[in-house]
Amino acid sequence: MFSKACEYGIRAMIHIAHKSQIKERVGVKAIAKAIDSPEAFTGKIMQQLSKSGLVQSIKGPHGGFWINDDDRVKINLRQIVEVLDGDQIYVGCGLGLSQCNDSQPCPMHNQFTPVRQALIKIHTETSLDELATKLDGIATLK
Amino acid sequence: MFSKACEYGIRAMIHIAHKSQIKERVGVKAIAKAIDSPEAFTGKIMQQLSKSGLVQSIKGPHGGFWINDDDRVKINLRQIVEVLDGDQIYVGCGLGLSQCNDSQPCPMHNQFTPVRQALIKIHTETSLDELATKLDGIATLK
DNA sequence: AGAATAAAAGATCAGATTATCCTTATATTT
DNA sequence: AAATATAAGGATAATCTGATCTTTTATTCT
Repeated sequence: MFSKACEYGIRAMIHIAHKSQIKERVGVKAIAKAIDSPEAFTGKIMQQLSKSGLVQSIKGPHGGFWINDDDRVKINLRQIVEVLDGDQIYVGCGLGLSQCNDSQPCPMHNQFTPVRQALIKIHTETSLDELATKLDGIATLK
Repeated sequence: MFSKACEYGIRAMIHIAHKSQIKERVGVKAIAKAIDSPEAFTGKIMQQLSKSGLVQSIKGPHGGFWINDDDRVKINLRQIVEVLDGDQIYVGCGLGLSQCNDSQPCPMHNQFTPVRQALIKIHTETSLDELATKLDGIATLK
């Protein structure tokens, strides 16, 4: 479904959002520990997410990452996925055919389209804030 | 969604099934041409599919690949995917969490599960023969 | 100002995936 | 039997992904 980088990225963003809800910043080391990911690799992923503007960062002592209150409710899963994995899973033919579309459908098109639409709907309608809130008492991110 | 090998594999199987419906065998070269895939790589993929028993093969002049009549209606998409990509996309947590399950759900679990179930359903219920039949006049596999 | 901290950026490495090429085994045709 | 066609198998190359290490830059604290 997602690349490793994307999995770590989503988990990192949920963790940061959760901490941001209680006005805390988190560093790469703490993130990696919380989501059980390789630290240096997580740093690289955070770099991408930071450059995309989905997360804020500041260097130096007591620096780290955070997500603004209004961003948290606006950011959805799809935005995170697109930064790290591109829009590949949201567009194009399920069989990788170049000419496939609604008027020239591949043999899987009509079965595949509604499933993809459901995926897009969920990814678009699920906000980061929602995911972070669910974290309270339900599960860890490991 | 799928690896390149799996995409080529699915397309190859649909093409072979289509030819088998009219009692023809197809060679690697013809398959690669029909589905627009690299020939040698396609040969490797056919090797795996052949070893799995989903497709029959014979060497020598007028050799090639084919799928038995009864196999064609029994084989579903999921079987092909599992041979080439494993069952990864059908099992496990959408965020790659080890402890995630119905009683300890991750924050995405309840959104993700129905989409996965829908995917499993269509992959299991779509037979190769069905896909091959749809190919008549509708689309190419390129 | 200097030391300490932490993210950003760049270089590098390992493994998996994608892809090609060459040889071998097997079947058919002449 | 020899030539030919074709899949199977092995070796290798190229590219992508996952991951680490080192250096640089920005910030804070003393």
